[in-house]
Amino acid sequence: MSIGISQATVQNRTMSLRYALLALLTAQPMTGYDLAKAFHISVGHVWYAPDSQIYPELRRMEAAGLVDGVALPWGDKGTKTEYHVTDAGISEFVDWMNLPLRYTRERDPAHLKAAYFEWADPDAVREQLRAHVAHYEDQRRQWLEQLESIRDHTHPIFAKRLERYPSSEWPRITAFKMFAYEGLAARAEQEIAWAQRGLRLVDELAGESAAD
Amino acid sequence: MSIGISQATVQNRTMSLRYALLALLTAQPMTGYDLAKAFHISVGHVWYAPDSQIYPELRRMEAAGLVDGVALPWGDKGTKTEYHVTDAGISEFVDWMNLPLRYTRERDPAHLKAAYFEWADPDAVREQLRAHVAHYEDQRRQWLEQLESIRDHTHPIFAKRLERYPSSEWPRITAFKMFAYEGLAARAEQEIAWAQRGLRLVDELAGESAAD
DNA sequence: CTCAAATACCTATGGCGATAGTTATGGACT
DNA sequence: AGTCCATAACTATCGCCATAGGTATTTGAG
Repeated sequence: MSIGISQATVQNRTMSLRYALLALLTAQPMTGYDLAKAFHISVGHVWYAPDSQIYPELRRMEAAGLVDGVALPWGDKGTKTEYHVTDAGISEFVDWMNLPLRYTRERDPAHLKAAYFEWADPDAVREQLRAHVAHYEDQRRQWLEQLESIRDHTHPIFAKRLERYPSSEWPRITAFKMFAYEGLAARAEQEIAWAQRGLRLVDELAGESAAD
Repeated sequence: MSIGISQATVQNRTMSLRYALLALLTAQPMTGYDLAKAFHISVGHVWYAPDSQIYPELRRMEAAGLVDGVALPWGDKGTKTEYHVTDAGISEFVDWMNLPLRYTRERDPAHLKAAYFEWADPDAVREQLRAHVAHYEDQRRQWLEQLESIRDHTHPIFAKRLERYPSSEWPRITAFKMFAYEGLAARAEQEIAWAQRGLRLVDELAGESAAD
């Protein structure tokens, strides 16, 4: 019995939304709306979720005792709910962080299509490969931006998080976050290179059939 | 109006299961069971789907006129349904092949966790990174195997598919398929390299804090 | 020749996710 | 004072996907 394991280890799927929310809430208490916003400028780059999933998940998490919902007045008669992580929430998060991931099977529309490109017009293939390049160039740019703002601690939510730690811990925390984003940037570069190889391939094949 | 577009361009999500099935059925008519098997040794490497999705999707596709279901006797009283692509099915598939993809937002549990690795024990981090390496080494191996069997035309389903084309077309078809799998193999290598960088990072950080 | 195991075929249920809403508040401009 | 519009908070619906079954047929071992 080396590591304490919570009883709720059922964990059907990855359930990553839950842990992404917990991760954000360890920085500071937030309302559902704040979380949705924070998502988009932070974890959202690594795990996207729309509001419509965040609100119900927060309620489920409250039912599970992972967060406390505090009703705050909003306007004259309305209320909004601000969520605070509980100790149980922290411990669930730490458990998840220490448990290995379950890898899910590959499911990649872009490569699926590529495997059947002989069915498409060469021009349509080119267009799709160029779109692939454009998409991952955009991703790459975003990730590099994140990387910069993490490196120099101008990232608002990340800065907030660091405040809760002694500055001796900062390099460690910063290093891991940069590591994650570097991996994503490298992946984007790989995808760009792949699509560009594809563009050359289409040209070659067009050349050959023209030479027939 | 350069490209004929079918009226059913609603296409909520990627709907890739449908097109993966059509792709397989363009090689030969099959039953749901055959398709499930074919899936695992062919498209399955690029788009996984369990039987429980394949059967209902086939029925939906039949309702949409993309495939014809032919009831064949199975045993004494049973029947099984063999599906054949219709012309409408082919044209739907070609349309999809010619249309650009809609890219979905990033959602990656491994990188999500990596961004918060400061919450986990260094040993747990190492274990997870090693699992990441192992997982992608396995994937890489599988993809390289596919690549080989496509290159030398020993892949059973792929060989069947080639039979329907004049041999002058073979290089083109083979090239695209190899291109797709090469991309996946390259991605796997990228992931392996990333996780190994992570392992070095954990060692460095452990060294620093030990030196404190 | 019969029984178990493997193969073939198919279904049910429930969670997660995406799109698209709805209702409420605070300010800005006229 | 009224009406826009942006912000904030939250809900509904529907399709995909995964886990987990369930029933029929063939094979083959004893």
